[in-house]
Amino acid sequence: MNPSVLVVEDDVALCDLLSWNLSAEGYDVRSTGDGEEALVMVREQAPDAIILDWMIEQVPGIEVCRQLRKDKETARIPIVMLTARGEEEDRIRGLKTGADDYVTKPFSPRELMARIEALLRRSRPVLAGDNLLFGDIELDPTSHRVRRDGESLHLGPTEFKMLRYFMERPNRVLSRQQILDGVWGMDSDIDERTVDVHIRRLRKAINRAGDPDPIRTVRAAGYSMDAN
Amino acid sequence: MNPSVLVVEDDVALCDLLSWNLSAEGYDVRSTGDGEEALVMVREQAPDAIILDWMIEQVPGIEVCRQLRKDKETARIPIVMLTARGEEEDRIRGLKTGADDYVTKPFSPRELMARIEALLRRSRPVLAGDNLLFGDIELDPTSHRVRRDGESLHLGPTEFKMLRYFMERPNRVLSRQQILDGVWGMDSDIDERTVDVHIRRLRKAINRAGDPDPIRTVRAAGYSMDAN
DNA sequence: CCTGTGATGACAGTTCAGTGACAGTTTGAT
DNA sequence: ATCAAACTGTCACTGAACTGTCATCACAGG
Repeated sequence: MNPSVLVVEDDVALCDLLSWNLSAEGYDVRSTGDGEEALVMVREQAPDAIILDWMIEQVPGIEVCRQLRKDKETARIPIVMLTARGEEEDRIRGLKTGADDYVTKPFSPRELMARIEALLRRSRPVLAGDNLLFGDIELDPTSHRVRRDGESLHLGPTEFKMLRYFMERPNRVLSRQQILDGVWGMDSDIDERTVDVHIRRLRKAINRAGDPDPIRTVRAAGYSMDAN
Repeated sequence: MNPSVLVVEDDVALCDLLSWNLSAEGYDVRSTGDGEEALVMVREQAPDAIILDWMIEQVPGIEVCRQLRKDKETARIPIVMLTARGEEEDRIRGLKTGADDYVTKPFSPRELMARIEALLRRSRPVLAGDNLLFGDIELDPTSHRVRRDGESLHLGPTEFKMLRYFMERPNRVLSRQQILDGVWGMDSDIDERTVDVHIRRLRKAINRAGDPDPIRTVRAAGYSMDAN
């Protein structure tokens, strides 16, 4: 699930350039040159970020921005304003209206990409690698939450730490001793077999009927989290 | 309780200019010209945003940025990089390192103010006017008033501060120590379990029969305010 | 068919958060 | 100044969740 960006720009050449660059970076891109249509498109399917030209048809960019900010559903979508108007006044007005960034033409596409990325990093931690992802399993260390396929799961403290330990080291076989050291701490004198038990508890917690088991048992070696 | 900004800038004149401007806008400002000291100051008391010069003594700005991003406690503080280096490469590097914005000298103080404001607006939780919003709970810091689903609730002083602390940091697990530091102040020698009691009082105050409890207990970690 | 290793269910002990009570303190009204 | 109501921090207790271990079962590999 790639982050999606809506490009609102009526200069067709520039619009294509941006779309192409964004696609190359792995974003899902939609675009329009019309302010009115932009609002409809956002309402239809909210993008993760918007690049918005100041001077567009129908509705001026700054008005689009205002509209988006007014509606609770769309108020938090990051917006980069794009414009030829380099005057300080305009920039400040854009930012005060709710734009998150303001880039003046001519601009470097790569810098714009970096700015979009920075914005997404902030507004969608899930996409920015703040969260650990493994297949359909998602672990958010900040909120101490684990989801599979979007559904929230309940894990005890030890299972949580264990899952995190695995997800930070995917596709590697981890010995019971390594797991003990990593999860319980170097100086624990816990029986190695105890790891087995917690593996079972972890499996029970994350596997719903039908789901493949992401934890592979490696006989005489340990366990590994991998795509089977 | 004004938002606080840390200015890291070794050009004293510029540093003063920024500090003055920020103070005039109502920010609490601290400043230093030294990268090493900046890190200490942040750890001591985390500011709401940081203005960071690229070229400073001891530790280069970009390194300070990296350090801050590495530590979970400080990873989410908005950073504006400030620099004389206008090259595209530098800008991109700054943004990729974790800076949220990148402003090139010479710059307009007012624009910088607007950018800071935009960043804070984003890093803050949902606002409705000046009120904090979380689901159907609404907290007005100025009038010290809390509503749920429109209905006014009564909270004691401590519960109010606690709720605010949570609503300013939604979707994060907060340890009892963090809560003590944030609500009671850094230098209180209050028993951690006291937090439990106030959590209970807060819950009792905000939850009417049928409402979902917005405060989630995270065993062995703390509490978190989030959906579900 | 053995053997060794992992899986499983049960269990007792431990930890941890929720709860009601309470005494001391603060606050605000009179 | 006085008093009642509201608020605060602590405690003891309880029940639920969690943990580590063990005995036993299942099974893959030789």
